Parts: sequence; C-alpha cells; structure tokens
Amino acid sequence: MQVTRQCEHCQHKLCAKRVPIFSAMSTEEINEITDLIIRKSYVKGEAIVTEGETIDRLVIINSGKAKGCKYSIDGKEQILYLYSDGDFFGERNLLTNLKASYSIVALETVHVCMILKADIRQLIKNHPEIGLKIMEELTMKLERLENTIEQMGTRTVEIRVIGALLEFADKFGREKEAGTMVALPLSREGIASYIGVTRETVSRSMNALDEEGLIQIIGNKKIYIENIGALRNRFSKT
Amino acid sequence: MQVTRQCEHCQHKLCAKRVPIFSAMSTEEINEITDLIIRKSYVKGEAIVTEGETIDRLVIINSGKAKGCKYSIDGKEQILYLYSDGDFFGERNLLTNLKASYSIVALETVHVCMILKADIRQLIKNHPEIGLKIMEELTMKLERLENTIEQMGTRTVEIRVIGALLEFADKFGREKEAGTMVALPLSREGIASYIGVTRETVSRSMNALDEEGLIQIIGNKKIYIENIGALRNRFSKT
DNA sequence: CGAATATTTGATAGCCATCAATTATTGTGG
DNA sequence: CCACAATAATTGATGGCTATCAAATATTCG
Repeated sequence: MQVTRQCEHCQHKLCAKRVPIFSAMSTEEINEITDLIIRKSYVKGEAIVTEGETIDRLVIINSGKAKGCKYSIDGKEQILYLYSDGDFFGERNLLTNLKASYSIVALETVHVCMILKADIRQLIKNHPEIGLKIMEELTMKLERLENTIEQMGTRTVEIRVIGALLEFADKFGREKEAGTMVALPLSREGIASYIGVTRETVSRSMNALDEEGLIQIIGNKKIYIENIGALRNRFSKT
Repeated sequence: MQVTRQCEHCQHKLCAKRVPIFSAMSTEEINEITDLIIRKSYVKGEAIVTEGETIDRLVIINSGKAKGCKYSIDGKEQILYLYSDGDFFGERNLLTNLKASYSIVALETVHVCMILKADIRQLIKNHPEIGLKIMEELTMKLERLENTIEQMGTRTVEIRVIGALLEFADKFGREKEAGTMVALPLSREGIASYIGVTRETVSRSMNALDEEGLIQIIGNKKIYIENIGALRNRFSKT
C-alpha cells in the first residue's frame, strides 16, 4: 500500500504537490521529493533572500506572502514580484551560479519548503517534465513582466493602480454575494513601489476610484469591489 | 570526412551554430539542425510576428535588427526587446500554445532561420541540453526585464537614456582609438518608446548629455562616446 | 539636390513628486 | 474591551519635470 509522507509544517498536506512544477507527478514521485525538503519559517520583514547573495536552492512558499524587490542607490524600492502559497523562486539559479539580483522579503509570517540545487538537478534529470514545467513558469513570469513594462511605459497612474488592484483581486479576492472582498497584500507604500509611483499618489488615486464608486476602501488593508467587471472594463478600455 | 552543410542565406555560415542555444553542439548535430531550417527575409517595417497570432516555430535572426513591441489601445508603442544576429524568439511557444503577446517588427532588412515547433521539440528530446540552454536564455531575458522595470520605476529619465545608450554601445558599439562609435539601432522615437518617454524628451536629454561632453551626437544614427567609463559611472552612481 | 522624414527647439499646461501637517488605523497592554 | 501609542494614510500646497502642441531646422536617401 502506498503511503504519502506528510510535511508537518505544511498543515499536513504535501507541499510539493501544491507547486505547479511538481503537479503532474505521481504520489510515489512526490514522496521522493518530500524526503528532500528542508523547512523554514520567516517573520514579517525578514529577508528570505538578499540581493547579491548566492542562492543554492529552490524555495517554495507554503504559507504567507513575500515580495521580491530591488533597491536603487538612493534607497528607492521597486517591487517586482509578489509571492504567495504555491509560488516558488530560486529556479533561475538551478542552472547558473548567478547571484540573486533582487531580495525576497516576508510580508508576514512565511513558511517555506526548500530543495537544494543538487537535489533539484537530479530530479530534473530523472523527471524531464519538471524542467519543462519550470520553463513554462519562467515563460509566465516573462509575460507578466512584459505587461508591467508596457503599463509603466504607456499607461496612466490610475490605470496602473487599477491593474494592481485587479491582480490582487484575482490572487487574494474572495467572492461575496454581490462583489469581491480583497485583502490587500501591500500597504499604500507597497502598492506605490509595485507600480513605480509615490505613496501619496496611490492614496489619491485609490480615493478617486472610491469616490467614483468603482471600489470601496475598507480601512488600510481591504477593499471591496462591487462590480469587478466595471473595473476590468476601465482597465482594458482606457 | 565530415561535411558541414551551408545555409546560403546566412553568408555561408552555419547560422544554427551562431545561436547560443545550439552553441554546445557538435558539427554533426548542427548538420542535423541545419536540415530542418526554413529561411525567410523581411524588409524594414515588416512584421515578422503580429501580436495575437499563433507562432509555431523558433525564429533565429541571422542578420538585421528587429524590435519586439506592444501597442496600447491608444496606439502608444512600448518596445520590449531588441533583436540582432544570433538572437531568437518564439521559444515561449515551444511548450505552450499561447498566442504571441507582442509583435516583432523588422528595423531593417532581416534574414531569419526558422525551425518548426515539432522539430525543435524532437531536438530537445534528443538533446536535453538544448532545453537547458533555452531555460538559461529565458532567465537572462527575465533579468533584463527586471532591470528595466527597476529603471522605469525608480530612475530619472536621464539615467534611463544613458542606460539605453550603454546597452546600444555594448551590443552595437565599435571600439575606436579613443572611444566607442555606436550605430544606434533605434530612432529618437524608438529610444523613447524603449524607455517609456516621448521623442522630445529623449532629444532634449541626449542633447544635454552631448553638451556635458559625455556623448557626441553624430547625425541621427550614430553617437560617439569618448569616455564610456564616465558614462557608466554616471549610470551606476546616480 | 530636393523631397520626405526625423529631429530639435520653444512655449505651455498638467501631472506627479515632494514636503509638511493632519487625521485615521492598527495592534498592544492594561 | 478600551485607550493609547505607534504606524500608516490622507490631505493640502508647491514646484519641477515631462507631455503636448506647434513650428523651425536638420538629416537622410533616392
């Protein structure tokens, strides 16, 4: 009889199974992976990876959220990625020995599962489809960055704010009777450094959207979107 | 005796050999690839790929330059990539059936070599290292886009202009006795849509750099950089 | 050389960054 | 559970940068 091993820090689920790149694998194969997993936790504000350091493992977020960000010489932060359950990073360094080109910082308590580079390489050798899955993920990341650049280069601030809110709604929104409740993963300042503007501008822009009735701001950490279609419409037609 | 087959449109060189992803292969293996190649040419302004269409092949630039760009609803262009000899695209669609998310347009006469998706997949199956090479290329593209986003989000226009000029110098510059002559791959307008500003702003910014003595503008299509170190210095310390 | 195209230059307006001060929210300890 | 301190967000005022528009000039290429 087949036994699925469990990862205690992962709410008794097989964390590897939740990762897209391992999703196509059999339970037996997943067990093989689970044995290789190293677990670790980080508190809010803690750096999981620091720009410039060598990273020798694939890191899978099991719970919590984290940001991937760069800092310019004068201290300005640019958030490039948002990570949550099932997301992973470090895949770039599986092949190369490049140093991390940005930092990963926990936005709240984060539990991760890690697999060492050497183990992952062996895994890819044994299961070539993992390599293809990773390639697919890289491709998706590329496409998101391409869209971000287009937005930063050609769209108004309002549209970029809406874009960020829609992304949050897709990732972290919960459908309610008559709308979507969204737990914002970032503060106003965070949203600002995600879309490349200032905190104050995000604030003003979100308030304008609220006054227009497109969103409802609830405290600092939530918004309620009654008609997400209207918001999407504004995003794609402006 | 081993014969290396020649690709007539490729100035009698083996174009596949010039592509990073095939660079590690033996002559025999390259011959295998060369047989699969389809050749085609495009004139300036012609679309090699149009956003939204299905792309079923890997396209390798053999000579000439091309831009990869998106267009917003109101017609604004955002240039994402610059392609020249040895660059390739279409790799994203090797695995997926996604439609092209941006267009590729010839900036001058372009000769390309193409390999059909099915052939490439077979090749990857036979030579797994090609897959790894593609992954490496994807990784490099990611890193460039990440840097672009950071620049767009946190740097001044002048720095972004310098960044573009330095990139052109690295790719298209020729070392002279006392400096670097750079053939600009893009017009002022092109540079503008590469860094997300207007033509006029690029013009003013480049003229300011000229007046400062950091570059010398030679007509519309060339610049001369006497002290590229000074330019790099300005880029990285501001 | 001359027409077509591209770039430069100037003037103006608007958007957004910045600075400063106020107000709101959050989370903690009593 | 409330109050309060710390943190975060808002709001207002101002200035600077860059988009926009318009016109003049320069460059390129046939």
